[in-house]
Amino acid sequence: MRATSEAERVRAGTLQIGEVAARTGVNVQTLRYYERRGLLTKPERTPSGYRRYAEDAVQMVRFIKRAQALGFSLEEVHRLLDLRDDRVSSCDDVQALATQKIDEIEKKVRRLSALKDALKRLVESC
Amino acid sequence: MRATSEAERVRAGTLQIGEVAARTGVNVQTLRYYERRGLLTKPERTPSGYRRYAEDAVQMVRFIKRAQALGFSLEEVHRLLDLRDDRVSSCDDVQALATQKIDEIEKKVRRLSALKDALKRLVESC
DNA sequence: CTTGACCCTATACTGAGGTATAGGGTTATG
DNA sequence: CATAACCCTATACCTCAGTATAGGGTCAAG
Repeated sequence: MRATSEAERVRAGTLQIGEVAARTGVNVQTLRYYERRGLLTKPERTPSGYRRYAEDAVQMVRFIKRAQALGFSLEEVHRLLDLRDDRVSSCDDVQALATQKIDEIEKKVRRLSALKDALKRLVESC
Repeated sequence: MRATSEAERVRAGTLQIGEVAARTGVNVQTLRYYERRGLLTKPERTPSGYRRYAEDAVQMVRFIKRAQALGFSLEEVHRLLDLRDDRVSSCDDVQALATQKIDEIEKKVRRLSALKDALKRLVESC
């Protein structure tokens, strides 16, 4: 029995792991690692066991990388994702966590601004 | 021959490694590690080999920790420190590196602000 | 002059976040 | 139907930024 052909994948708008990797610039091992960590929901599989990603997996990975670049650990990214599409936890939990994150972000922004100003003065005085 | 007594240290305004550790909240191994990495300049030593830190070592360590909290790697912190008290590299080098850092910081701030807004909308919609 | 709290170096280990490798199956193309 | 370029799992390894441990010296107080 043949597994899904490329034509069929394209028609269905699905991507192989290598295609997701290419579009996001992370490597395939990392995608599998994120799946193990629970950051990426387990994708469908072809009959032969190949992962078949929906297009939004690419957005997902980009979100993870952006959050990470902003200083969030994968654990925190996990919680951010839970926040985003949580149907389980109460609204209060979501608010509490989000508000705390907002505070952290504001602090970070203020400190970065201070550092930026310091660097600017440095450049000027040079 | 006696090594420096506490009274003498206090008079000289110098600190033992444990005192620097206590004031900054990092542990002594970490301070020695920073020294090995070249982030902290090698302090004077007592005749018996104890490190004798000047008061400004505390500021140094705090700077490192702050920069790190903002997402700079120790390698980058190293370059930031070089920037700050560089008498070696040309003014152009300093400007180039500082300007690049400023760009990075601005990008980071923008992204954090975007994330913050997203979280705020989340809180409101909840 | 001993004891406890320090300090020293050297070296090993940890945890986070990947990355690589071994060993094997699948699929499009000539 | 062979071959290259994919894919799979499992497991080992790597870098960064520490942290711990072994084995030993130093110093203030009792």
